Amino acid sequence: MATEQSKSDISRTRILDAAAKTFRQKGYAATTLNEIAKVADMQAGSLYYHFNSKDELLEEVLDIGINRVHEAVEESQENMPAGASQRERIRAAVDAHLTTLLKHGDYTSASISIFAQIPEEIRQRQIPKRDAFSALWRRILGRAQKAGALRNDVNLSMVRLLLLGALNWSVEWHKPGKTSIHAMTEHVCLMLLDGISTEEGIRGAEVEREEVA
Amino acid sequence: MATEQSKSDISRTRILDAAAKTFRQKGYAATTLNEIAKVADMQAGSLYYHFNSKDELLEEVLDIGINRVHEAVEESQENMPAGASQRERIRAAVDAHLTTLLKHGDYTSASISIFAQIPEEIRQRQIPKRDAFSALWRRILGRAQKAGALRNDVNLSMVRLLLLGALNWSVEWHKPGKTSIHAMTEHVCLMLLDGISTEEGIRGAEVEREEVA
DNA sequence: GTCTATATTCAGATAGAC
DNA sequence: GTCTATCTGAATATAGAC
Repeated sequence: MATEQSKSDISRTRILDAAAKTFRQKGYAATTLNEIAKVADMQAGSLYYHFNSKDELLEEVLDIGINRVHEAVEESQENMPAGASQRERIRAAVDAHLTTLLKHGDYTSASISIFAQIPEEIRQRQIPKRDAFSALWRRILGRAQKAGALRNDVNLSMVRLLLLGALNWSVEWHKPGKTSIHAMTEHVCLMLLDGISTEEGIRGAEVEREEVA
Repeated sequence: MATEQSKSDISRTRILDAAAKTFRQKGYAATTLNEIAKVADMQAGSLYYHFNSKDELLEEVLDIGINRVHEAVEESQENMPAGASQRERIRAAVDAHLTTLLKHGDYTSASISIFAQIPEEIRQRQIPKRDAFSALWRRILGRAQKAGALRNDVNLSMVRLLLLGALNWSVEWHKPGKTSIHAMTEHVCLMLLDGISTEEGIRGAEVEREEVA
């Protein structure tokens, strides 16, 4: 049965959880197997029954992290009602991305924040997975543009990179309980889609107040 | 004279440059003094004539990094003509931030991308400096809102965090020569201030095309 | 499966010659 | 000021008992 877990599986999961948590907090190189073992309530040597090396452990954490965000955003799109507006679709994607990142987040946060400092070989294997996730976002934005909901005169690649930056960077400042994810989603959509300037600012046609004040 | 540099000063700078470059590429813990020395064209032991420890070296790199961005954004505001619009002021700040980050960038990029993984003690000392920089951005956006250029119904703190995220994350994807910093600035301002939805999308009042298509 | 003990490697840091 | 040589501690990984 799928619900049956051997003792090995349980330990494995406990180790992975501990690794994700520690990698995320301290980074890859600064994390010792001793620390991971301590968090997982074991001795360092025991980890090697489940994983062949620190790198193998790292890679599995990263894989889980990227997969979770990818799946969450993908499902958010599949679950949209047929008549949903492009605005609603984008909002759902943003919300899924942020929720997965910030709520169930050690794996996903780790996969984002330590990516730059992992061993070259592992990074190379992660790149295609990140590219696939990028492509998902590219499709979402591209479809919205094609449907006439997004301006045609913007570079969607740059928009996507800036948007994902704003979303991903939230792992550096978000404090659970302090800012609601829903409010974050609303602000992201407001900025991305409507902008936060006042009406007189929008077209830039009228003299702005401070020029006469 | 200020222009006279002792041999010691020159070596010191060479070491700092090497450290910033290596810290940025590999992260803090994964960077060895041996590597820094190699890049600086010295032996590892020689570094200790100039710095007492790896941490001292790190801290100086971080200080230089945060100071440079702070000063650049600050100067961008001081240099604005008196009649400049709030939109122009914000654009100048974004441009200064991105240019410093991406063009003269090992110190500034390092100070951003490795912050999460440095020793706790050093991080604590960096926080007030980062807060001061945050406050500068808070003033810029707050002034624009007070002047009536930004909507009153947005949470400016959240806007600032999202905006700085989009800007800071660019160190992870920007390839010099591939995307112009000017184009990035324009896209950031377009998203932040105007939004990228089409006119019928802006107020959300009209039926969006894809609902009937 | 997990433990303890340990081999091995390599990092940061120091000392003294030049 | 920079070198070479070396100390010391700690980390990954292994081996064998239980």
